[in-house]
Amino acid sequence: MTKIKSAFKASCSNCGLQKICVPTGLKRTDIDQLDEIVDRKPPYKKNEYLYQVGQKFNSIFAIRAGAVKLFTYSDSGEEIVHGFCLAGDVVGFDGLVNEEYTYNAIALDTTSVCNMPYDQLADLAVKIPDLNHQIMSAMSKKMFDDRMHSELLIKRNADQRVAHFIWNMAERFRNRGYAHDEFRLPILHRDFALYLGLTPETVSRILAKFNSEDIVCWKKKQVQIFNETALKKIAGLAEADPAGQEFG
Amino acid sequence: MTKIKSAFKASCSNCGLQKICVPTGLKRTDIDQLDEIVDRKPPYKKNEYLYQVGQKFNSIFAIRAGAVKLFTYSDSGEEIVHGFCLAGDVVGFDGLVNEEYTYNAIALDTTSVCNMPYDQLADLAVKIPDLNHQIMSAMSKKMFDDRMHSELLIKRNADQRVAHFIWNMAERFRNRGYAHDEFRLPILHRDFALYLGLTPETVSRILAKFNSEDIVCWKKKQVQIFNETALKKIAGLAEADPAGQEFG
DNA sequence: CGTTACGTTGAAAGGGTTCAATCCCTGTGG
DNA sequence: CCACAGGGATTGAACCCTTTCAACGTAACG
Repeated sequence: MTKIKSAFKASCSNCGLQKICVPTGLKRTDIDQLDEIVDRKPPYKKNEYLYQVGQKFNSIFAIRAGAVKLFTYSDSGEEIVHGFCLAGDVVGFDGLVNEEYTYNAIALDTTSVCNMPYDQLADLAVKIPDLNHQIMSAMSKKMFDDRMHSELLIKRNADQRVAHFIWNMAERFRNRGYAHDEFRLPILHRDFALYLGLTPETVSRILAKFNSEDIVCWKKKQVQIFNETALKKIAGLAEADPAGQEFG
Repeated sequence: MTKIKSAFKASCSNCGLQKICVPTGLKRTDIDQLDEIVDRKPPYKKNEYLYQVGQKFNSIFAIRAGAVKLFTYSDSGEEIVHGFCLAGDVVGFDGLVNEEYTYNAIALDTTSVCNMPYDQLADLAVKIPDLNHQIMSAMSKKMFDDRMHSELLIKRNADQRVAHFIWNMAERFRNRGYAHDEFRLPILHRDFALYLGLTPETVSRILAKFNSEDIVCWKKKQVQIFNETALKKIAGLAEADPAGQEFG
């Protein structure tokens, strides 16, 4: 286990994301086995594709650092943004069912990933039930995420959507052990607007309002939350939030 | 295979939905095995639940006749309609990952289903790879469906949403071998509106307009399509549609 | 045959989009 | 190091689509 590569790139067992990434809940020996199949390639540069629609499915990607945008194009050629993935998220399950990816996944930032070849992962999952469970759980997370997205689009107005999105991001950082009231979010307002089904202008106006009301400030890819209570209230979330569930 | 029950209730091998339901592509002997585990209970009455959020996952349901609505409630208690299932559709996969259902599934009409206990289905799937493939394929269909829904909510205006929905329903009937320009749709306009993220009033107005323009008529749960071309055009779908893909 | 829930229609209000102009940041090249 | 270009962000004003509220029709059910 003391490979040379470990000196340069974290192995699963000493990775800071162990608690939320695929290894969660696995035994040390199992993690080491998982570690063996992980292919740690050089980071993707900004605007590089992890995979594209129609490409043959071969790998699941665990994001170690950076951010990824998932998107497709509508019949009329407009971009549809389906979601964003941050460090600790696992992407690529959309390719599982039909052996080919159904989204485009692009790096929004310099993004390093742990590439897990699916045939090897599947073999391992047969031997390690906990791992199988982890894979199922990641898929479940994705489905829940999609549902929240629909709910946002169906029921919420622009203010609520923006507030909900920012709050959700904060929770994701919190669950990863990072500061939840101040973080880098390398997402263009344009992409953010597309995800919420709004125009960039509307998003800009709402962010300006939130800023003037000292609720949040999102400028130059840096987010600061000044008033959590107000943000949650606008987002339409229950006041008394015990832990804050994750859906990312 | 000549059981008494077959005299009353179709077996898989002589079911008219064989071409689109779970047995698709299976060998005759495999279908007979599948048939053995199918539990054909008396039909659900209107407004009866097939399952509810949080209920322990135990079965997949293939709809033989009738219609089912999938829905949840938002934090603020509003109903969110996630989709509708018609004869030939397979529901219940939402329960697969975490061993409990994540939607409410309610019969919109008298609905008869083929109940497939999942433990038995899973056992069988191990022995019949084609069956396993069918299960994956049904999940994939569901995910595609959800994506179309998001796309509809993000990009389309009310006219387009209504037209797209009706067109989609027509395609589903066409793929089942039924008339695609005239069919029964036991969906309340209210539920339809919720699904599209619109108000019942807006839907009513748009249907009235479509009716006055001799495009479609949807009254008393009966849909008639008079002008396919116009409908597709409004829905924002490409003019030259060869087969019409399914997403239900 | 009445009650209840769903559907329709109208008018008014509001929220988000659209379009256009301007600003600002980032990266590029001289 | 500075000037310039280009994409994204911001801001304003007008418009338009959808919602809202309210009243009325109508179908379904006991």
